[in-house]
Amino acid sequence: MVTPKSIPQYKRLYEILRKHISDGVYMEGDLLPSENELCKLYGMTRPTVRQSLSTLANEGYIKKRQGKGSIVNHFPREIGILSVSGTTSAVGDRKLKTMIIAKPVLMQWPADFMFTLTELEKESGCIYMERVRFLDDVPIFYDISYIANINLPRITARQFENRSLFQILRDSYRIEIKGGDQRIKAIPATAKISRYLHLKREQPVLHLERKMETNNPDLFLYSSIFCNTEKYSIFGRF
Amino acid sequence: MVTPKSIPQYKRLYEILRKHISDGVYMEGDLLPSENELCKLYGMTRPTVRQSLSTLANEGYIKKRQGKGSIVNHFPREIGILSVSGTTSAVGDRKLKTMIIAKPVLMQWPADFMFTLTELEKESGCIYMERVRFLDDVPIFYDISYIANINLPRITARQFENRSLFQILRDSYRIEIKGGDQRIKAIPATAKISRYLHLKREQPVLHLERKMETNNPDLFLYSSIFCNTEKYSIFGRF
DNA sequence: TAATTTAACTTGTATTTACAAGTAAACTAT
DNA sequence: ATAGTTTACTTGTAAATACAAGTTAAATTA
Repeated sequence: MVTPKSIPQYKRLYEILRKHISDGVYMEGDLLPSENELCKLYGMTRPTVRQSLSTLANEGYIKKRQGKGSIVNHFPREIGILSVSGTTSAVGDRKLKTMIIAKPVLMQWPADFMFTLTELEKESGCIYMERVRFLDDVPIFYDISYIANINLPRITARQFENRSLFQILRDSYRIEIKGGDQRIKAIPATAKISRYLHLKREQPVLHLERKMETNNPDLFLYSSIFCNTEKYSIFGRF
Repeated sequence: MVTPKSIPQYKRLYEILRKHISDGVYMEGDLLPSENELCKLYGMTRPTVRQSLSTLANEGYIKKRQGKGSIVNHFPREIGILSVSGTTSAVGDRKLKTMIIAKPVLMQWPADFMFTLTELEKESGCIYMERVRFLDDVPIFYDISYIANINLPRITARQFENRSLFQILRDSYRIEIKGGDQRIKAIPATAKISRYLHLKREQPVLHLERKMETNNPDLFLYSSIFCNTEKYSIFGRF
């Protein structure tokens, strides 16, 4: 059984404002209501409101200016926790599709895994899957995921086609991504990669290796992502 | 004349702890002193201490665990605000060198600049420079920088060889980088890039385009960075 | 001895209060 | 009309306080 746990106030306000920004209620360059206005609107005190705003600022949704207010940043389209932007125009509301190449299976970890694993992870084995993601019917990401098989009953039986992996983990297992490490390289496309991403052999491809931390301190998600960056770029804020 | 402005307490503690972490006083996996201990040690209240710690956490220096404490993360070597890590071992304390390819000059902005510029920036013209950075005597970064010529007297006359650009901006003009956007792609090396980075033509190279925000709301720094990722990766936290 | 409970720690959330400092528009004196 | 000043906003910094909730190890109990 899952304990729902009351959501903290600052998180509630954070979710509301974040949704408003990504829904376009507040547009790029707009000022959010002032901290004191938000206090009155949502019945909280200023430190609480400020905690919501500083979370938004840290994640790049807004920037704050003393004496002026909280200004909304433009925010690019996200795929998983990757953001992409078109080289010429913005990605906008183009269609996103996901195709499963290899359905999730339980197996041993690869011998030369890209990150070092804990003993618990090694013993548990890993859930492996491969997907290709399309933007506007063009294959952009070839994505290999590994998850340690820790407290994830019946996960290989679930339907991955339309829902995102993160969504399933969040809805069914209460697992949320808290942060992580990544390594980025440019590599020539192998035969397999060029086939999935419709590229010529040896063409430059972006390779991301990432380890994601979750709210369960023992559980990490790993992925190896190959990216066709001919028309789109990986976009990030720092 | 520069107004020194008293540094806020939370920032003072942040700088102290950050230095301790990067100097190795606290190693990876170590616990920082508890919040209450820091309060006593530095004579501040818990909200102030917590502000320092949450800044460190946001920047990836530590992670916090309720009931346990603040745990120090491993932190990779930084070049400017880029972090690199070796593919096999850590970068550790290898030698870093910078070579100036094109000394800073004042010129017009390129016609098809990678980011959109404000009117003020266009009018001011830009300071342009090219550098190559070496790690262990191997050229890793080919770096083209653009800065709007706003309130930066005599900057082209300054000595860039040993000090970093960021250091000069900070020490001489009180300019600090607050954040920014970046786009990442994999491209084939052009003739120029392959010459500077000692690569074959067409070999995959990482290309970063970044716009950096400063504490002066009108002043941005831009750079286009080409990266040899054969032996090293760009490392990041999110 | 082994399992359980308790106590003493840790960080997380939240309120209240106060003043500092930056911004912009309204106001005032020239 | 314009330059300078005031004023009313904004966010930034900081204190004191309280309780909730997660972690760990010592103390207690079966």
